Amino acid sequence: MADAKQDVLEMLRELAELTMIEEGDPQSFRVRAYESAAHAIESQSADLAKMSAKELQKVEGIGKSTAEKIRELLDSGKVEKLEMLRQKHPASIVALLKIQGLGPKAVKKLRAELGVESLDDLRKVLADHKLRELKGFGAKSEEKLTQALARLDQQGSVGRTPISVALPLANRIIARILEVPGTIHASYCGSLRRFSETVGDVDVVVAAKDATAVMTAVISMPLVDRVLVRGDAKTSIVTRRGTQVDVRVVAEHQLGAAQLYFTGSKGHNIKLRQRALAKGWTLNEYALSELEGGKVIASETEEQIYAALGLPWIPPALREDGGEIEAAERGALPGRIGKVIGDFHVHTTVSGDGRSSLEDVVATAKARGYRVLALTDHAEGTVSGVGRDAMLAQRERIRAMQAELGDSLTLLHGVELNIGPNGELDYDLEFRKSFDFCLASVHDHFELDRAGQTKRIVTAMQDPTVRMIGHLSARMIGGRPPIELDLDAIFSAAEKTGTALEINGALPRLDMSVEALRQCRARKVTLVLTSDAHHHDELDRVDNAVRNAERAWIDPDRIANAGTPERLLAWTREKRASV
DNA sequence: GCCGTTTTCGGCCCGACTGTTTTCAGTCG
Ligand SMILES: Nc1nc2c(ncn2[C@H]2C[C@H](O)[C@@H](COP(=O)(O)OP(=O)(O)OP(=O)(O)O)O2)c(=O)[nH]1
Ligand SMILES: [Mg+2]
Ligand SMILES: [Mg+2]
Ligand SMILES: [Zn+2]
Repeated sequence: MADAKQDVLEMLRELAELTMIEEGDPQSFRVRAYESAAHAIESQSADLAKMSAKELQKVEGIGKSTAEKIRELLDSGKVEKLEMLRQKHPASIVALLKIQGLGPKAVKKLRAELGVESLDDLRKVLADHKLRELKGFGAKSEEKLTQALARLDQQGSVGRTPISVALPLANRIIARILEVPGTIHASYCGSLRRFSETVGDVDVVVAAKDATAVMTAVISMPLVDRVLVRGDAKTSIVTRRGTQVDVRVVAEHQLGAAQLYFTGSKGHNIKLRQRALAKGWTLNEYALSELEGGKVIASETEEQIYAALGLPWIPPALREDGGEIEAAERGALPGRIGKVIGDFHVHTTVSGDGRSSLEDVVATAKARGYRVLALTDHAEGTVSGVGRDAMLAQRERIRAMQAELGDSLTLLHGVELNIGPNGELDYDLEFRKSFDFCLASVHDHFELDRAGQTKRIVTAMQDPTVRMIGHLSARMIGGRPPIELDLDAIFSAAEKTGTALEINGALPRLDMSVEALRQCRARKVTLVLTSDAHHHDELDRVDNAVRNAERAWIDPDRIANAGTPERLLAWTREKRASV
């Protein structure tokens, strides 16, 4: 089986979905068990195909029954229970659940009492106004379902929103909310705060005296297409582009509890709430309080709530229910990544797509307290790249600026080389050697196969001038897929040649991805955080790279350009291992 | 279906909003 993990995940998710229909209960504990088993499998790195039922059972959230189903799937390609459920609940039934506002109870009832077996059946029932005859349904239910059905027909189920789109949207909404008198705080939470590369929606938490005014301001924004729910504690809208936005408003003294709740993840919340219960307390979005009597223990800040639960504050990027609570308890969370003190991927107007002068970029780097800045405009092999003369002219300017700067900030005259389809690089070896810093990255030929892509990058790494590979996968989140790579081979080559790998903080890229970085954790590869700025205002994108590394549980020691200047300067001066 | 120095049986996170209902069920976050 090509990808055992993927197959197991699909099986467990389907079991969860079908069981929910089977039991007609959204809160079914069996469903939750399947879902948490899927979550457990997701974070498994071991090869499932090689694991026995006994070994599988050792994984938390997987018991005897699920372990046997996994083995059954991997050994025979089929799972009896799943086949049985598929018989009872065909795909046309499952499709009904895609409709907003229609859950397992309603599906069960529609099927039993009106014989609805498909979206088409439902359409008929709605057109004939048969639904309102059912207990618990009325004219409004018909109207809402009709609309939801029409939207599903039109756009299908809308996909997730890339973080590069969601973040500016969140900031616009937050800015508007902060204008409302009596508003004390507004910030994004949910998967966006956890720095997920795509988000299902935008979640915004607000502390305010006048909740009604906040909600009114939100639903009145021009970007609003429609209002899903409208309450003073919670309001949801959908933007014209189709992204949902959830807003929660609480009182100032409840902000910590609300941020904690709304940042999630759901699994993280549930684990914290279980932990509270074990201490005789209860946790909700307003406070951590005593079960008996309701005396509030903590609510103002996240840190206070974690502390009361016996835990250090956990960075949002780690709150994925991936063992972070257990690690926090043991004091085994990854170390915090220090201040970034250098950038090694920055463009100026010398690149066709650069929009800031060398002077502006350098001034910004200085203001940020950087110790090293590599200017890395595009080489001639890239569409927006330049030839030798322009590079030499830029070098003169950089040398002159260095003389004026003194030694507080070291400027490196660098270049972003293009990696050709066979790993070939720009200019010639002699000219490349004349640069202080070369990074190399893929900008085209995305269609090559896995072996070809791997080979071209490994070849580039073997060039004695290449110190770093930029945006390894060349993906655009929500757009261009990543090139196919044998990551293990890439990491081995990086270790052997001493070539660093970039964590590119441009939001549409976030490359290396969290997924690739997690695979890299066990390897001795040097990582470098960069902004890939094309404007001096974009130097702060390196903070995105920090979040991405954090989310992947990267050990700060692996990162060359955050923390102490000694480490950074040593890496900068280091001659790479000869190949 | 999973899990256990509080349990091997009986729990499993907790609440807002809507539409239906005369007190709550369903869906969603
Ligand atoms: N305690 C609890 N919290 C929940 C539950 N569902 C959602 N939350 C909290 C945690 C989530 O991170 C937060 C926002 O919910 P979302 O559905 O928007 O999920 P999230 O932003 O994590 O992921 P997304 O990218 O939007 O799919 O609300 C739940 O069932 N129980
Ligand atoms: Mg969300
Ligand atoms: Mg949400
Ligand atoms: Zn670049």
